Amino acid sequence: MLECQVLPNNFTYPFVLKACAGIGDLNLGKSVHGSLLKFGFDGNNHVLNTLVHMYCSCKGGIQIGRKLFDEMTKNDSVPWSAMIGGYVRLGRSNDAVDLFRQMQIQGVCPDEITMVAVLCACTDLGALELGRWVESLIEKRKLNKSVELNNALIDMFAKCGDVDKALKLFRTMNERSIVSWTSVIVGLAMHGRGLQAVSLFQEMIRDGVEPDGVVFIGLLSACSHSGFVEKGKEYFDLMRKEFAILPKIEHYGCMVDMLCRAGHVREAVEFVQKMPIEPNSIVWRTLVNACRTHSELKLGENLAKQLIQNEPTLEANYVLLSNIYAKMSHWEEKTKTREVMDKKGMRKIPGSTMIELNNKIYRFVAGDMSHNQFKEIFEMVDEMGREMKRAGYVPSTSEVMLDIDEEDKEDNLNRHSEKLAIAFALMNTPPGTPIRIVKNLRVCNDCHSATKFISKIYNREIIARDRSRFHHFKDGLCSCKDFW
DNA sequence: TTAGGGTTAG
Repeated sequence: MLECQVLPNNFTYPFVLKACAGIGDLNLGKSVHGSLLKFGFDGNNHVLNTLVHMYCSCKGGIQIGRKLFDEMTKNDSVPWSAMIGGYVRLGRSNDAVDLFRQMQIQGVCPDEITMVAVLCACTDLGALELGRWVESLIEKRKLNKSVELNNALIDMFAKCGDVDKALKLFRTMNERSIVSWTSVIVGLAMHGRGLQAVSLFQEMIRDGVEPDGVVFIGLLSACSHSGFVEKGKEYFDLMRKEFAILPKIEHYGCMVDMLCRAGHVREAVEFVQKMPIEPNSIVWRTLVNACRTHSELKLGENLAKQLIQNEPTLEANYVLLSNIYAKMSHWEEKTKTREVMDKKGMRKIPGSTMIELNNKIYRFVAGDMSHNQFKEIFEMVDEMGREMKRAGYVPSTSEVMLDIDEEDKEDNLNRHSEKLAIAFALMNTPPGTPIRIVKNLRVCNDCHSATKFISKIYNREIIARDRSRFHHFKDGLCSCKDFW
């Protein structure tokens, strides 16, 4: 277009900019922006909106997008939706929510598209209170409940811990797309409700909905999280034979995960060796992690070394190897691995736990002393430790990946971010109310066992979302039945 | 007659 003789006009630009956004090409987008200025631009808001969207959809462009956004007049929801959606895509969900609050303050009415973006931010943060507030706004404003908006609500409720509400919503929808089915199946999978996920999939087929590759990922992950190894294998075959969907690396990855979780590590290795497509590093990491949890340590060490050779710049690989050495009590080699990481300037992502209280989100890291109440929190954690021990809890000090004595290891465990967050919640919420926490990593063995005790001692339901699934703790038991 | 949106293993 830039080289043609016909002058582009304000009707042409949105199409072209949208295309740039679609392929995420910042340079191309910038050159279109340049031509727009060159040919004269009358400040048409449709074009400005698309410019904001384009910059917010391209890697490295969000700052320019924000600058344009700040400078333009914003009387309707469109630029706000574009900007909020941009933050969500970048994983800056807190910024997305802040901007939404700003929009409220400025009195601009959100529409259903804004709400979809805000709900995505809630989903990412695991912020159920906030999500419920957004739902109430949707009702209050009587916004059009499009399929997309309902899907975003289903996904939010499922991933923020209220999967029953997600199911209820799904049942009330008059019109459903494959995404609606997938959202609810994935949600059930995350909560370990594999039987329900499988039966919903069967219902979907009976209803004549054509499955796609994505819904099979949800289905296989449901089988994986519930330990349905044979069923998972059947569905994996069915994909190709019945529905002519060629399994992709993600599907193979689900199968490896499923075998690993069930403890069939050797079978998983054979499966990977026989795969018709090249396994990716995610598949290898799944295997190495399983070698650690199921004590196939020598095999895990070899695979992890191989991974480091293939991807020497990825810190996750070094963390895996280091954790395997810790479990082997090979402290010297563990230290060496850490030193290599230090030299390369790599740092492990710190584990953190988030909790929502009175419309505020609090984030804790291990040994966190940045909170106003940190002294009280530490005292509470110590008290919890004493109560738990009285009830029969034994700290699993083998979880502590440090070469220090047992007593220090216990202290270290007690300062884990989830214990701090739970202590904070016990102190600041009325007795008997459920506690919801969101972790950025997978919950460790010790915190898993401790949280079971806490749920019984303090008579609280504790709902924890970790990186891979939900754990509902109640009366000293967890919904995952220790299968995770 | 042009602008912003939903699902994906570890």
